[in-house]
Amino acid sequence: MNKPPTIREVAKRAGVSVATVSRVMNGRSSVSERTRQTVGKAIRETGFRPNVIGRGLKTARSGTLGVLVPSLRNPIFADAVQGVERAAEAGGYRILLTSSNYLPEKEVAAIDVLLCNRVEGLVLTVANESSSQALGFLDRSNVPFVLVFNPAIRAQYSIVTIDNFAAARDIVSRLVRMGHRRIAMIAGDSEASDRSNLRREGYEQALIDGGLRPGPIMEVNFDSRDLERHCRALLACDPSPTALFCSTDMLAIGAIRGFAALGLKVPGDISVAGFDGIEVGQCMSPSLATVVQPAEDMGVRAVEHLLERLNAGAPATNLTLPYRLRHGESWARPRETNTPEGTPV
Amino acid sequence: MNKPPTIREVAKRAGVSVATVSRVMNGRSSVSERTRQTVGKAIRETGFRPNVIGRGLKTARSGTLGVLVPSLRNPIFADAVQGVERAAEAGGYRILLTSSNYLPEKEVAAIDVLLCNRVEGLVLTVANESSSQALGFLDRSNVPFVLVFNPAIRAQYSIVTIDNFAAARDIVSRLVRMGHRRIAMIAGDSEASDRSNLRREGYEQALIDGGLRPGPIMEVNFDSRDLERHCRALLACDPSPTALFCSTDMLAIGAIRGFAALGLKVPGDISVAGFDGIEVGQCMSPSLATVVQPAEDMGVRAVEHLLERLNAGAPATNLTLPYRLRHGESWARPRETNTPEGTPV
DNA sequence: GCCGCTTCTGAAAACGTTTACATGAAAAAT
DNA sequence: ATTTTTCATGTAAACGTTTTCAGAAGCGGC
Repeated sequence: MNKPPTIREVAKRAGVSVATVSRVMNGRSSVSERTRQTVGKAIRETGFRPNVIGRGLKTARSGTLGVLVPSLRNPIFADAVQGVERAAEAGGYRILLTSSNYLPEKEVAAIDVLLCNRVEGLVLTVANESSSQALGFLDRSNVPFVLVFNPAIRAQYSIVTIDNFAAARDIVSRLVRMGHRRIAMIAGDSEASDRSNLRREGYEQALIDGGLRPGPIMEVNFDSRDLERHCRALLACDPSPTALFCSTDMLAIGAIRGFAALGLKVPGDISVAGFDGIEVGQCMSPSLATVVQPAEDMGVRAVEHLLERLNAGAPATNLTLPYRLRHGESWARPRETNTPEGTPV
Repeated sequence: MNKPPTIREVAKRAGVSVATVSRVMNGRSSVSERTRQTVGKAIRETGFRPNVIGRGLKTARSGTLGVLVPSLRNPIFADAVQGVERAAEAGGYRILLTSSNYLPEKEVAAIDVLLCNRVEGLVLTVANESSSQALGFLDRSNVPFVLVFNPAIRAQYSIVTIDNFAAARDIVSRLVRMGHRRIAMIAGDSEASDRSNLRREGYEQALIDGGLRPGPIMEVNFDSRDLERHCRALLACDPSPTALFCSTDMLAIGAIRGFAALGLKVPGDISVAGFDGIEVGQCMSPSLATVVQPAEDMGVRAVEHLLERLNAGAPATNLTLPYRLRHGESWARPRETNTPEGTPV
């Protein structure tokens, strides 16, 4: 495994100084056409590739952005990262990707690593914006960062998000207006997601606005895939709910599956609404009624804003993008009869 | 935006030389307990974070692995990347993530960038292993790499994959044994995916084995989400197919949706089988019959192998992992009557 | 032939680390 | 008491670039 050629070898081969080779590569200062040719030839012949580590040391610019998301297994984050990657590449940046698995302590460790790598900026989603140790940490580092998905709580931060409260309220109101009187919620672990909390508040508000009593609410782990147990517990409540709102699409999809396993049809026996708007929700049957977040676009916007801060010294900005409701097949008016037949136990 | 502290400032504060600070950080050569304390204190007080760029320059190790996938929007790749990230972190490496959008020319460019960043190794999925310009490129660079998902064509490469041909043949054979006589296929653009080609060959083999004639086959773009048009075209064939095999789950999900839009039930009117085994396929209704690739594990194994090559000089290895068939609700025996009623046009 | 201008090029320092080597002191062996 | 060994530390060179500064060469105008 022999070492890759350095600028010095190129210089020797071309019979010029390393400074000249550097100039040819960066192309901003004047070099005669003749030497440009010679050097170009030498670069090609040696297969020289500039070492960005050496460059970075001198220029104090790593050319990388750090990215931290809870998990790539939820498509909402994968989509956002895809956007981040696209925008970063367009801006000439590379991305260093890490994930926290929804664990606050891993957030801190991951950010520390990224800062050691001298990322020029970060795009991240933290579990909980207000309790996050990671953010204070980051604040002190002077490295600009943009939060994605996290609620816009503190104005001094750069944030790209949607109005989680309003969105949840809107979609749950929809269920209320459809005639549902008993609407349950499955919420992701509130410690692991401040979004989840806000969505829960929106849910409660919608019910209160409709003169209804919130609940039952079940809190589950984000990694939960098998929700049959939770579905059963919900159905055992009295009166049993005719609709269910889930704080993420992944949970909603899991719940639909859970109900199916219990022999219940969605939306015939119970309506289900999700939150996120991941693509597959649209493709499955029944297609998922949900709130659509423009995830990929959020990633793009986050990077664009980050680069503006980086290159043009733009100030931190809260960017709240519009969401929209997607009317899927997973919800419908409740049955006339209020008691669903034969809840299997 | 003041510069972060350097090792020199820590040294000055602690009243020792930079070498001593370095030794304290790396902890392998002997330092007296007293100075270790002093230096530790100075590090904490200054908020010093070692600059891995400076370190990398000296040690000629970047501590990063490059990752290149076609797209993060397909969960199969997101899952694999999740595995890669996890294993890389466990091994003390960071990952530099890029995506090619299935474009061979972007593959080359992305790899070039990664090599400039002196990644110590790469994990990647290329569009087409045999025609890939990127691989020759990579071969010459002396940087070890591991292909994931790509078929194990050349023994000299490190590859983590499954037997795409056998898997496709198996699942299509299943359809044949269920009684289907006319089985169509929707395949991703063969230029963009050698896996797709192999799966198609497996499909053809299964039909030939069953004494049937392959086809109709439609080739579609991987980004296609709306397959209604293609579904309609398939149904217009004579005789019209009673089953459909898709080269990826994302395409299968799109097809199910397409059929639904045309008023056809799956599997009542037509059976559908996919390939990949993404998680959501299991959760939707009807759940998707498919071939399950252990994507996240493949990512993990790829990195583990890469690190063995890197640290222990292990030789390149072809690793073909087992796949399994998932029996979903999206397939069933064909109707007795061979002519599906009222194909909407 | 001299002056000033422009254009091109090279020498060398710097970026933040690690590490080979040297040095001095203390501990151990004689 | 002297020599050897060990341990702790410092000095300085290196890693691969970029960039400042200065010098050389070419050239037109006097």
